[in-house]
Amino acid sequence: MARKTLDAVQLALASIDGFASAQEIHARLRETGHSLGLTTVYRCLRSMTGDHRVDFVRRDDGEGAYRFCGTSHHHHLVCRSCGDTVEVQAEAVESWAQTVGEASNFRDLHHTVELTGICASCSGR
Amino acid sequence: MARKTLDAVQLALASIDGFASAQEIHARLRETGHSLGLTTVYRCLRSMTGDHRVDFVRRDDGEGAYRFCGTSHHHHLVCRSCGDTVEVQAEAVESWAQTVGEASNFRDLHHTVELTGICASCSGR
DNA sequence: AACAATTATGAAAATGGTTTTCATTCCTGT
DNA sequence: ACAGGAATGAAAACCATTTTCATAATTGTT
Repeated sequence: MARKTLDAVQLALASIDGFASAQEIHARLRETGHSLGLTTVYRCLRSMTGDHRVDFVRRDDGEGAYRFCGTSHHHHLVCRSCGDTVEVQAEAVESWAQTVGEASNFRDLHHTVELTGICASCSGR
Repeated sequence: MARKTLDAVQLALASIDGFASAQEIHARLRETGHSLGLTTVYRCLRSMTGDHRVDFVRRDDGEGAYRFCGTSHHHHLVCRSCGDTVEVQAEAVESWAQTVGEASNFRDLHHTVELTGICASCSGR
């Protein structure tokens, strides 16, 4: 794989907040002028996850999602009614997840936390 | 959906230790004399997960896996390699989720937490 | 019982993300 | 410049899952 290509993918990944699917990354690359094929994007991501340079998770719908390692991550509180989103601090969860995983002898821990609710402006008034 | 069918699927699920894919459940049903189509199995599982009567996770290869679940609210630590699962107590997360939601003026809070990692037996040694 | 209306079923086709194939293009070292 | 290997991407293959749609089973009504 060409370093130039790897760098482009990494940059695209870094420019996206949180996890992104291969196709989203591909779209981002197109937007920023790079013309990489989808195949190549998949190849890069695969190699990067193999090197632990990128985190990989599966979304519930089966689509894979990638995140540049080292990117600080946070969680979202999503309104089920209007879709509005709030970023939330999750220190407590980070350390909890780590502790629980280690206690079970699991390695390479990831976690996804999804908070939903009804926001103030949707909940009546 | 016919209750008879739902029962058959539930029974098959219960006869399997841990998580099973839709296709594994379908195979089990065939072995035990039931002749249900794969489509119907998928339909049942979908409805059961919608009711929170079965747990659903994604294996790393993208295949979905199902497990009959109890009524208590809990979280899972899932091995991304073999799909093995450990139930996790999450007192800390329950209260955290509640606190964060209230601080943002959201109501009717729900949360899902998914912990994944590589279990001891899959991570080499 | 007869019969219409509704629901359940499953084979085959469609979907959609991901991987393979393979012919072509791009590098790299000599 | 040139041979040999690596990188690329369009199209085809893959595979779990969903949809379609025609048929079968069930239910309700007279």
